[in-house]
Amino acid sequence: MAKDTKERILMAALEMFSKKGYEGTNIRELSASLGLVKSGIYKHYESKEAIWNALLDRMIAYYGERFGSAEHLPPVPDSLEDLVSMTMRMVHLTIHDEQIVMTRKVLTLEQYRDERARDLATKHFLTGLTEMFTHIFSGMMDKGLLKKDDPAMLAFAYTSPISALIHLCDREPEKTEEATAKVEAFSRHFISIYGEE
Amino acid sequence: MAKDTKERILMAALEMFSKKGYEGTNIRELSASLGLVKSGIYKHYESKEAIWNALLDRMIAYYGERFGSAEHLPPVPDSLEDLVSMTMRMVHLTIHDEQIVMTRKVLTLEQYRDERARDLATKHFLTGLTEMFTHIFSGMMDKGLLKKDDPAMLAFAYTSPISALIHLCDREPEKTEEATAKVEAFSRHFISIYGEE
DNA sequence: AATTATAGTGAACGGAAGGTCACCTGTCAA
DNA sequence: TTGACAGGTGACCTTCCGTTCACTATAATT
Repeated sequence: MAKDTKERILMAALEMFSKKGYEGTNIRELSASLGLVKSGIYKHYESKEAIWNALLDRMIAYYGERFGSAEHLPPVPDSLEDLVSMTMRMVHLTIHDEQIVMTRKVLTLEQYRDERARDLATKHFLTGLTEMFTHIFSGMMDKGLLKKDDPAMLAFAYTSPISALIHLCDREPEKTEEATAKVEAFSRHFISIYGEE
Repeated sequence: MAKDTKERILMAALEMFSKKGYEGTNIRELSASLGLVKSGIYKHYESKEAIWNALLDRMIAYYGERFGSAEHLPPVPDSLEDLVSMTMRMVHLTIHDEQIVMTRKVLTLEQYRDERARDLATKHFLTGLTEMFTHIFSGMMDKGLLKKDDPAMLAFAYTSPISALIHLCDREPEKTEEATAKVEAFSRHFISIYGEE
């Protein structure tokens, strides 16, 4: 059929791993979802574990270029209201982009089993966001938008509750609206406390 | 051997499920860890799924009596320093009590597969703590220890970052000390912002 | 003393899993 | 025209898994 089968396998694996976990996924079903018979997969990857590793490589690379480089840091907001709307845009993306959702779920499910998944999970769920907002809050303090404080502490205090709500949406998608509203309420509460003037 | 085999099976299952997940756990290994041969387990539970359900029943019941009833609400702290030390005691318990740690891991691993695990996960990771601290902060505001504010919002803002650090310890136990220190730093930062002095 | 319930054993079963292999087929380079 | 090769198929292998069952040893009940 196509040259991109290898790629499609990876995407189907992401979907299946995120729903059933690595152990719960079987090659027959995975192949079938691509219209292949199971042995066909072995023309592209030598084992189930090889698929897993390729997927992790992909996720690590993607994360690195997306969040690891300085160029991809979002601009420092120009107002407190800007911070709220930027936050809402980011949250909307991260909740509605299927690939990002699946990546989070996979990392959640495999974090205790695979060391690389574990490390990436910590970045995804904790340090990545915190570092990004440390930079943002630092910039906002320089601009006089936020009271002077420890930007890393503020970033941690800001991103953790939002992260908790994102995880809630992963677990209970029917609560997405409620959770989104709560993100905004929290963000506004935050600026009411830390905003300058 | 003993009458408590049924109980021991449940504890061994908790341990194994928390390490390898439900799918990753097999009955042979589970039995062997108890010094039984695999068929012995079926004298106590009729299937692997029955073990899982019994374990979940147990976790739900335990959670209900531990966090669900009004009697078990912790006392409202008498000072801001009290809040910090109470927080540290709670975090220490929740991080070092093996059974609690394993329960959290199991809920993390099975939240997308099992509806009851999903619901309990939300309570464990989000609403339970928030409700408890809503009560505490409400009491502290009445005592004039905290500035008047929305206690539920404050509880959410307080517990989520701590929750994130607890999850970090589950994932990377070698960071326990660092995380504990961060909990305290965060707690002190929190009272420096919201404390009435 | 006889009976019965309980807890545990070990062999076996059916099925599902991951993986291999010989074979087929269309594409494209020599 | 041929031949190499990439991509796909279906039969098959081995291993592992959950589960069953006939059987045994022991302790409690009658």
